[in-house]
Amino acid sequence: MSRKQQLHRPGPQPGPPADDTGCAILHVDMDAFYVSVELLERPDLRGRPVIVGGAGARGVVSAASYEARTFGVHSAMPMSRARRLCPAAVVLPVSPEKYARVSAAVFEIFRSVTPLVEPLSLDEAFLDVAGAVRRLGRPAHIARMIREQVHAQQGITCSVGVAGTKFVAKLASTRCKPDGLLVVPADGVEDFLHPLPVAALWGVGERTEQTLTRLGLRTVGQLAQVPLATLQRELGTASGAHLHELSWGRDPRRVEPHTPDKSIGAEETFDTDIDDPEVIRRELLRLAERVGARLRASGNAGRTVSVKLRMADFKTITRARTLREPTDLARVIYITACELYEGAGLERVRLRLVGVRVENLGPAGEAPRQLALDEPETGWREAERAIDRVADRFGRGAVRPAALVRPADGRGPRDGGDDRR
DNA sequence: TCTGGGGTCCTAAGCCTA
DNA sequence: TCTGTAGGCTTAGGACCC
Repeated sequence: MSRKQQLHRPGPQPGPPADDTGCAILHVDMDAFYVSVELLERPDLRGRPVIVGGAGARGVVSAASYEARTFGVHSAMPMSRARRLCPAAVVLPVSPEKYARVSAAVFEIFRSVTPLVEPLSLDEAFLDVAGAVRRLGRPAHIARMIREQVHAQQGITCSVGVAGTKFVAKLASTRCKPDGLLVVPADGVEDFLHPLPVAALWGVGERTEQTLTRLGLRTVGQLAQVPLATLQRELGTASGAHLHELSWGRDPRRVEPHTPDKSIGAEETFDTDIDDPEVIRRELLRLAERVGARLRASGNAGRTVSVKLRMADFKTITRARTLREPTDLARVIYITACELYEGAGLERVRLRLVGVRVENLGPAGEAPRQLALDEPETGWREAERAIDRVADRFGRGAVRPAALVRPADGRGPRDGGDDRR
């Protein structure tokens, strides 16, 4: 769910039906998705403030019920603060598998309407329904049908924005939450957009909002009147042009059902800051194993390995190296990550987070065979494939590197996921 | 107050090459 | 051969999204 939902104005669209001619883009967004799924199993919690999020010492809110939001709780807020704001809230742990199951069922409904479904996350998607109008009716009718089917089949509600562009459809769904439907007619885009705060625009976060405020720009309409060159000077060429186009409702992006992954990574925040290089290396191994397994499962290999190191004071650095050949082997990722960590000169610095990511992805089948790092690559490749097969059968964790068999000395990362090896 | 984890995109600097 | 330049690649960092 969106952090920008605090901008919304709840409730369904008032007045007579809006003209949806030329409005073939739907943005469907589940309402408080994680919480809604949890409430299916815990109906006794309906009407009460409920927070789903990390329970660890450094957890944050993943989702909050609308009752909890009235206390000021919102996603990405540190859990400690959320508990202070709303002591009566029921806090539930995140259960990704549960949400994935419901999400898959909801996306089945979307795909029964149109093959042009672009997922943005587990709980929202763009649909291009231009090709479904003859079969199913006008876009607003299709939107109503989707909302009814999601509720009838899954017991949760969603909000739908209907417009001629992705950007306006997304804003529309945000503005009609929860459990709403909003059509923005083609000739009503500027009337809809221009009163909104600049922070409503896609790409305007905290920093950019500050910059725009400094320029005296508080609404989209004010921003639209600023010369393109001025925006580009203040925000950069690409961002300036991007916001200028959006402020006039122009967004040429199509609904893309298949967007290939560009990177795959994993990261872990420690319960307490760590300055022991051995513990850090063990964590790099754990993360490399996770990333390698996900790369192989997705059929991808990548050329660039990067590590992310966040220090106790939250200062974050990244270090990357591009390999001669793409890899999907945890062994290669791990060795490269260790070299990057050692090269960063932080071996005696307290770290709160480490991350490993592989970028420059391409299909593994098309990648030349990795022969780097003086390793007998067929041995490692076969070993990791064998681990994948065991994991498929018995679950992740059935086989793991010896370094990860015994928990560290109690100073390792929070334990929790089932993918630790 | 004290900040997760998974990503994408943009910018800028340095380096290399044509 | 030397110099200037443009463009591509790599790297690092930051902003932003859900």
